[in-house]
Amino acid sequence: MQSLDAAFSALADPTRRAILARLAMGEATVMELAAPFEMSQPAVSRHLKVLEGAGLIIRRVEGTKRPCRLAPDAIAEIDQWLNWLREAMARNYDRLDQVLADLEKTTGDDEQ
Amino acid sequence: MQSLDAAFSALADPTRRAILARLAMGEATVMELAAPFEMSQPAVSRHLKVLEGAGLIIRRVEGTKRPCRLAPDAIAEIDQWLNWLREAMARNYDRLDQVLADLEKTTGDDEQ
DNA sequence: CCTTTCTATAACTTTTTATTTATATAATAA
DNA sequence: TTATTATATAAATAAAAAGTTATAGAAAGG
Repeated sequence: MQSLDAAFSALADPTRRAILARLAMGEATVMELAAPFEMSQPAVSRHLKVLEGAGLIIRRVEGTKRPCRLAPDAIAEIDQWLNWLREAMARNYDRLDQVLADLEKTTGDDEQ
Repeated sequence: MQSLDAAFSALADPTRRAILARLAMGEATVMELAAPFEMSQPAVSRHLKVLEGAGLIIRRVEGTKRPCRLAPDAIAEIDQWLNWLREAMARNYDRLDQVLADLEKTTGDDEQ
């Protein structure tokens, strides 16, 4: 994974997510990936470049073909970040609960 | 959550991720969120609008302030999609293992 | 009431992104 | 060799995004 910027940015495009979805079913060549879309082949090549740049897919050379597959650890860093956020939120809401409990006790509304 | 497009797109920007990180520590006003950045207040307001549009934050009105906090279920849909991808990948690699095992057995390299 | 604070919107500029068509390259097939 | 197939790159364009300054509006504080 190159960076969260690149990864999230790559995932923001529905065409690229569809490409990943197709690749989740197995390796595919550029033409195979391009087929379902009403889009030129160069456009798909560009999308693949973006996905590769984000570390989400890898490619091999097979004659004149360039079969793509998902990078095995593609979503590791994204997961890490989301998990961190999730945990921070949980802590935050725990603390909020505490605050609300304290307010309950004092029944004071002199905040604000 | 509005859409995966909006959510991933919102998360692709480092300033917005930093804002979320700040909000993970608790509610904050626009000015508080803007302070750490060398960026104008309108720019931060725009980022907040994007985050709100993506369903990642919520805001309340408190006098002239608009305190923001993380939306409780902010990352649910993202999680769902990533989990789906992860599982599809796992199935894919299981199948790949099977293919490799089959190749091993026949020791044939007449593919390609 | 007047001023200040907090936030949003508008208008504009600059960058980036997504796309197209045309073309180049490299391997395969005939 | 010549034609075909698979892919990439280049040039051009259009649309979206991110930032700026200027300004407006609403609430709060003297």
